[in-house]
Amino acid sequence: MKYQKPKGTADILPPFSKEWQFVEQNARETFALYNYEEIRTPIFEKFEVFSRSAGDTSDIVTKEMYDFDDKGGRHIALRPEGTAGVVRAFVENKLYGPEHQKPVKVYYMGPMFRYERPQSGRLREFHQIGVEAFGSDSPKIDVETIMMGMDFLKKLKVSGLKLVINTLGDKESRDRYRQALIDYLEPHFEELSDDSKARLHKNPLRVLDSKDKNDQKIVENAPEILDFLTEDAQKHFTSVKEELDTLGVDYVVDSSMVRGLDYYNHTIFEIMIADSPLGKGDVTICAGGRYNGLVEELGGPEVSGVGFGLGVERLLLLLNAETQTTLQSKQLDFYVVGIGDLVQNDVLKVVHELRQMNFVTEQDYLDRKPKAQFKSADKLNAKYVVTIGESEMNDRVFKLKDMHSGEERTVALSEINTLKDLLK
RNA sequence: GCGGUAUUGGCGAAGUGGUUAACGCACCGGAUUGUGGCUCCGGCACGCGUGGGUUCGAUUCCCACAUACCGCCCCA
Repeated sequence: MKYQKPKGTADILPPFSKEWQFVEQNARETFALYNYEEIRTPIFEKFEVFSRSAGDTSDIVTKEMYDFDDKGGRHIALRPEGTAGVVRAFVENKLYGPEHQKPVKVYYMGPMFRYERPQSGRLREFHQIGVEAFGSDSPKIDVETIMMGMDFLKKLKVSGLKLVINTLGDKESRDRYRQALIDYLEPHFEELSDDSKARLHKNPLRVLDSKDKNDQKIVENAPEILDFLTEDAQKHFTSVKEELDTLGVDYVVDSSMVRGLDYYNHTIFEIMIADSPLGKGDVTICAGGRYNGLVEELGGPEVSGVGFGLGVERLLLLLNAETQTTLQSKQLDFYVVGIGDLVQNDVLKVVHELRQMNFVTEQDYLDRKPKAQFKSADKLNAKYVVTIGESEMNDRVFKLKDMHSGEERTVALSEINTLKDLLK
């Protein structure tokens, strides 16, 4: 093979591209109901946009960034996630200005890049759909974001949804908790895994998320963030829970849940799927939360934000079999069979007219015999076949065959408009 | 970044250190000089991921590289 796609990339071919369109369309429709509008930002940004926002200790920055120096010597990175670029655009375009209704609600969808070892459902170029809302500290917007994510997944008929929430509190809560965690973990330092040792002082919250069995055991009795919340943080989280209760949404609080990105605080949430093609047990399909402070971090005013992101490749694996079958099935209204060179002009006109009537219409382009053309019509799942041979041409008619029933009748060319009623 | 497995026609898949690389599906043609879904017949890999090496001779052995998949790490 002379050329292969770059490692960790994928071609999205028909009919699977239909599934992508389906997901994207449902996302647009769902978000529109919540009055979110689309924002499109560059696929690459200055490296610092991501390193500043994600946190210097995050894995994304330290080892997964797809970065390079361009010809002008600029340090560029392909976006590893959507939020940083949106925040940069929010600040640069001064969407925090008084003329913009708050909160500013936007969504995006598109490719993201992480330089890592590909595995199934994990590519170097992958796609995310995400939303962000800026300018409200109200728990209402936290809840709305969560509901929107749930609605979207429900609309796609993804089953087994499970909502898990937690809070990271505000800065004060987090600082207090951070210290408590360090105090708790330090006596166990020697028992910790190497990764956790490294994280203990840089970002102790991440230790909670360790996959190491022994770490998990140590962490089991660690102090919980919920006990270190300031009054305000406590209130915020309580409101979020109450509103979810009001809406009758089931959820569980997992106080050990953290985030891979450093910019989150207050409410964080994950929508998980129990036992799915993604793996046994609960797997996260959609993750998000609040990120007050990030706008300032990127040079803007003190404006809060909340959002979520979800991976499209993973989501597609969760579409149920019926949805996939429906989306992938071929459907043609008409196939026009022409017999002989003399009728080509009539075929041309009929095909054109059928398309003008909004019928999905196909014809033969390979000068094949009627038998082969009918075979194609069958393969393409055509509902009707129009046949034009020399005799039909001379009589100014065409044959119309219902491929399902097999019935065939003759229609005058001048009456072609009556076909409008055929398919409702 | 580390470890394991794999790579044969459009797809699936057998196979051997030696002058014909099974089979199935799909596709094309014919049986049926203008009509599909069934049947029968025929066609379809100067080639076995790429590049080296060993050998009289390699798709089959060795090495390197590429890519895919699985696991670790991490996460979407």
